[in-house]
Amino acid sequence: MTIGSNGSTGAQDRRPVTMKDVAEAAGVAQSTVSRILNDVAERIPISVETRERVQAIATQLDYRPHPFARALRGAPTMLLGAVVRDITDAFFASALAALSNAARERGYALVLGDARAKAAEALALTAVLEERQCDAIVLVGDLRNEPRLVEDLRGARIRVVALWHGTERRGRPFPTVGVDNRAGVRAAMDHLTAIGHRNIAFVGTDALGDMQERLSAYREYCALSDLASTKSYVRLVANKISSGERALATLWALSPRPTAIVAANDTLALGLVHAAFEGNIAVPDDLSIVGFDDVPLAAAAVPGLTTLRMPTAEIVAAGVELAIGTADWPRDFQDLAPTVFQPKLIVRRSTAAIKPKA
Amino acid sequence: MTIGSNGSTGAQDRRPVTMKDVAEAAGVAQSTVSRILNDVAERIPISVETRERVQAIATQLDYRPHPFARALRGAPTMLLGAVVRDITDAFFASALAALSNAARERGYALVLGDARAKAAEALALTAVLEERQCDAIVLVGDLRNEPRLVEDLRGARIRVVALWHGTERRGRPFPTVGVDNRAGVRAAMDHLTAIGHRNIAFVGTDALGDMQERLSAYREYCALSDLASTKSYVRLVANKISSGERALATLWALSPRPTAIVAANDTLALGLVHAAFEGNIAVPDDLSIVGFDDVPLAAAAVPGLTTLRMPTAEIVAAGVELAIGTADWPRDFQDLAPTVFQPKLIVRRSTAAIKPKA
DNA sequence: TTGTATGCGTTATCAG
DNA sequence: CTGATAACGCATACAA
Repeated sequence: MTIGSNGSTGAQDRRPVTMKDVAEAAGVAQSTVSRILNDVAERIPISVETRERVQAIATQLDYRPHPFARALRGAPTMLLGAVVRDITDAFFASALAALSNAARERGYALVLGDARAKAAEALALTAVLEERQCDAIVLVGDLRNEPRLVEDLRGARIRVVALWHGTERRGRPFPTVGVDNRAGVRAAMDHLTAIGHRNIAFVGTDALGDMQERLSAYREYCALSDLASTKSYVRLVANKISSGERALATLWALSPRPTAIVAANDTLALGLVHAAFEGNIAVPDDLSIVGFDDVPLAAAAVPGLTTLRMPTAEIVAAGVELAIGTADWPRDFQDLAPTVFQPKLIVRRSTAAIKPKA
Repeated sequence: MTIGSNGSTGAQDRRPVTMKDVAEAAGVAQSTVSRILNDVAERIPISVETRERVQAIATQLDYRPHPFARALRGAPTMLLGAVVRDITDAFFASALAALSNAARERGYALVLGDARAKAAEALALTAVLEERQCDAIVLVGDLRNEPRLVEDLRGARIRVVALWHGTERRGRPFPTVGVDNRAGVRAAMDHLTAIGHRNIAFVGTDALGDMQERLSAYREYCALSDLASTKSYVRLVANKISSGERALATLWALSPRPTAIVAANDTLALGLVHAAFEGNIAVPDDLSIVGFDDVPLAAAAVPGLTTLRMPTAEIVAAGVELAIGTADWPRDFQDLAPTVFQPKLIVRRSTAAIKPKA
């Protein structure tokens, strides 16, 4: 047991051990302790004797550096801010996990801000945007519906990187890393048309960025491939599992009914699968469903969900590299192309060839 | 547009505005600025004229206090550490969301540590346990499988609270808030036996704490109610969705087959539901399945999962109150009763009355 | 090889 | 009413 711990109940009133304490205990100057503990010995020679004595005392006293004091002197805080669009969404939760890992690999810890919090607008300025606590900020998910947050962040003194903010080139306030939504939707549509579907509906949300791009990719595809009227086959709903019910009901009332649905993400797709089950619509026999993201539970859905696997690891890695990496920060990224990674279609059992007309 | 922002690309090289800057611009002493901006005016009178002038200049310059400098002077950091057992698990992800909200309501931001990270053992000391960054630490999920982390945290200078660490009274290193696992399992078993099940299996993980308690609650219930042999009906697997497959296969090979399974959590339960689907076992007709947690996607499973709803909001609120609330910190909590909240059985379509013998 | 002094941005304690 | 000045814990330029 070290001297610093008493082994019983945590005593949160003990005073932290400072360099000064170590210095006094060792009978040297505080600066000497600093040099030894920071291994500046390469440049400034230190007698082996004092070095070892100081090191021993430091460990014995369980000395730990005070990060804030270092930060005050200009050292990086090793804190990476993360503002997540909606942490309750399964996809963002897994993205956050990936981000946390990527950050930690570089010795960074994540400071969380949830954009969906009630007072996000007001608190953006205080808690989360106290930028000086962080070395950089990563935005996860499209946050353009939080205008004040974006406005405050643009022109921040630290780097701000946006992940999954859509991929259009112009007018982006931050460097962006994302997924090729068009390619993803095309892959889904190719898959469905290849197995005979012609009446393909789309269920999305009214959010911007990725969601918007997936919708327009769907529309383009329909126009190009001369598929059934895209207008009445589109449903924009709230991004909740329970949204599937109403969307499916109104879609199913159409004539001709869609034989397949492309959902803008897995949350919606799983909601549709569940709604189909509740409505006695067989998936995939009566209706094929494709999602987007490949959240962890997509594989375990009943039936397993055909979806587009998000290259989460790559996107997060690129984002972290931009945020806290050594590469130069782009001077002007307003018209810089976003970094884009490719999704991959994972075919499971929620899609099947269209049944021959009975 | 304020003076401080240039409106084009974020310039992360600009120097932050300090009190000194404000003071110079206002032609007063820096200490005066501090007093005015901190509203110490109640006690120390300040001329209205300078007050207004300083305040105007401060806003004009977009001055923001430097939290680290304040922390250095003993102010709280307004940072709450959170170490999550496994952030990729859907339940812990939602718990984290709740924790984040509860913290922010008190003006706190969350600093994340994921116990599953590769180097958790080593990094526990550095990144996460740099306790001085946080005012308190909340442990989410049982972390006793990280002995070094727990060891470092016990006897910490700051408050450490454990959530979902099981509820046994003795030998807990931290104050604990959790769920009544026994009551939950009893409710599940009561439900199943009430609709005729006698051969009830249990699928859990080999983790400690809650998982352990749910298993022993199952065993006790079986013994008390004289249900079928509990020994061969128990499967302990890794906490992954894919674990369901093997667990179900071996369970299904038994004679007599179980007619129902209680899973220790929803991840396992959903894995079982999916495995049953793949194995052409009808849920609930051939097999009833009960989960534990009521993760967001449980309601959208096919069929909807009968499960025990975790009182997440209450547990998190109690934990945050303990960690950063105003109440006294228990001097010795080694034998103090944990705070326990009740789960609630949510009956959906994954359970049904046992079929009369064909 | 080591000690002294300074400053990072704040707040608090003195004087004036 | 306000202005110097000393800390907070650390890193470093400068002295010795």
